[in-house]
Amino acid sequence: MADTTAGEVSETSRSAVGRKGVLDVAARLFREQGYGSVSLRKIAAAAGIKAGSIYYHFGSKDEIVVAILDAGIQAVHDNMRQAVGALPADTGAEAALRAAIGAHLRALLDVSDYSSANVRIFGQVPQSVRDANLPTRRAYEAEWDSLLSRLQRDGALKRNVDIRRLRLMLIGALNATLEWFDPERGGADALSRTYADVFLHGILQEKET
Amino acid sequence: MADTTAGEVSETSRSAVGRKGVLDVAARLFREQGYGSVSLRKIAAAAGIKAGSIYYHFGSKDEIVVAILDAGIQAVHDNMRQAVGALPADTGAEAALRAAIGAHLRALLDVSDYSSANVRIFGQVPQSVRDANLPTRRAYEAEWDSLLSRLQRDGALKRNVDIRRLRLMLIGALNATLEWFDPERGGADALSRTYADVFLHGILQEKET
DNA sequence: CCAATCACCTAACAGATGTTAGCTAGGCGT
DNA sequence: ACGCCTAGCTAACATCTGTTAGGTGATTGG
Repeated sequence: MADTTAGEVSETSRSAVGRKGVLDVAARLFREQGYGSVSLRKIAAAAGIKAGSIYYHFGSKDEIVVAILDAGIQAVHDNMRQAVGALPADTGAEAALRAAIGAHLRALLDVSDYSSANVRIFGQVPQSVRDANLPTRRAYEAEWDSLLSRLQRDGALKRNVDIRRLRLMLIGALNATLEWFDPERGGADALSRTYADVFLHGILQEKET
Repeated sequence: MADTTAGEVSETSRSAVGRKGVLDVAARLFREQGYGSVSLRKIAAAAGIKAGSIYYHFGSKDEIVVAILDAGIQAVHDNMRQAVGALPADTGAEAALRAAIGAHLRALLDVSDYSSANVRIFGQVPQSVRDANLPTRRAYEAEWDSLLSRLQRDGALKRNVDIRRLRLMLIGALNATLEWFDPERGGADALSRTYADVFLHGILQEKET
């Protein structure tokens, strides 16, 4: 009935930092400095508020971290699903894999502080936080497994490949780029093409000319 | 001239923890829990001494970390150099690369807490600590580059490959295994063979039967 | 046998950390 | 005009952090 319906936020005052503001700033700090050296006071300072105020939006530091980890996976997952989904219906499994590799890498290196923060700090957070993030993670992994399984059904994969292990190797390799990627030495797109080439065909030159 | 020469330690009393004992314990903790969540008191407790006593052996926490990071690279480097050096003189560059991959992976997953700690915490330590570790690191990277360059000189590599980038991709992929490797799902040796196969030949089946 | 050295201990410091309680100020609908 | 909700603030707490100063006992060279 009402036209303004439910409780809209309506941007209230201009200087409100808000829950999202805290998350954005925290994601960036976590990506840059890791989990252990980012305190609530650092997050608050970078967001322009005081440490205690964070507890208006979150119940604990772990709650912030869980939110960031989940959003990080969501971001890569959405990016990848959309990239693969946008392909023509008759696209082969190999091209789909290339698109997925590109989407994953772009999410990490160009698009989302949340995604890169996830990769960077997942191994440093308390077990309980990791556990909270696992379901989201599993869903993304399943998407990759179905992509690789499609390749396998097409008979394009070598025999004796374990899909799970292949996925771990592939995503692990892509995630590792965070440690050394430098945008001034060539963009994420070119890099993703190199990764696809190496994984699909290897680095060796074929025997015959 | 003298037979007992310089000041030998001679194992003094049996219950001495010593500098090496502290380092061993600290390396294991860093590998397991990351940099931020391992305090001097945790290290001391795990070593069976008190926090203050650590300062008999080390001037600061950073000094411990630097020692562990350096020893970590030394361990992989030694492992890899020895594996490659032990090959027959007429061994091809491809087989040498396979041996290097195996040595690197085994150092990480089986042999050395120092090496795995290095990979795990390097991205989390203060800049000054990272800088102190860089020279050691560069030497190891140079060894890889010379191995890959040898492959390239033999004309075995595809054109247009950047050695530096290839090395970063390769070592990054290998290091990433630390996040998921489970010895009960197949040992490091089998895994290293899979990595070598994938990097050298790719995952796609060749066209003809 | 004495002095020294080694390897450790106790106790405390200043500062940082996550967290809590209670307060304030502004915009909102009624 | 009133009270409510939002979004912060201040000040403090207990605990943990790296680090230091000074002390203790066992082993050992001269």
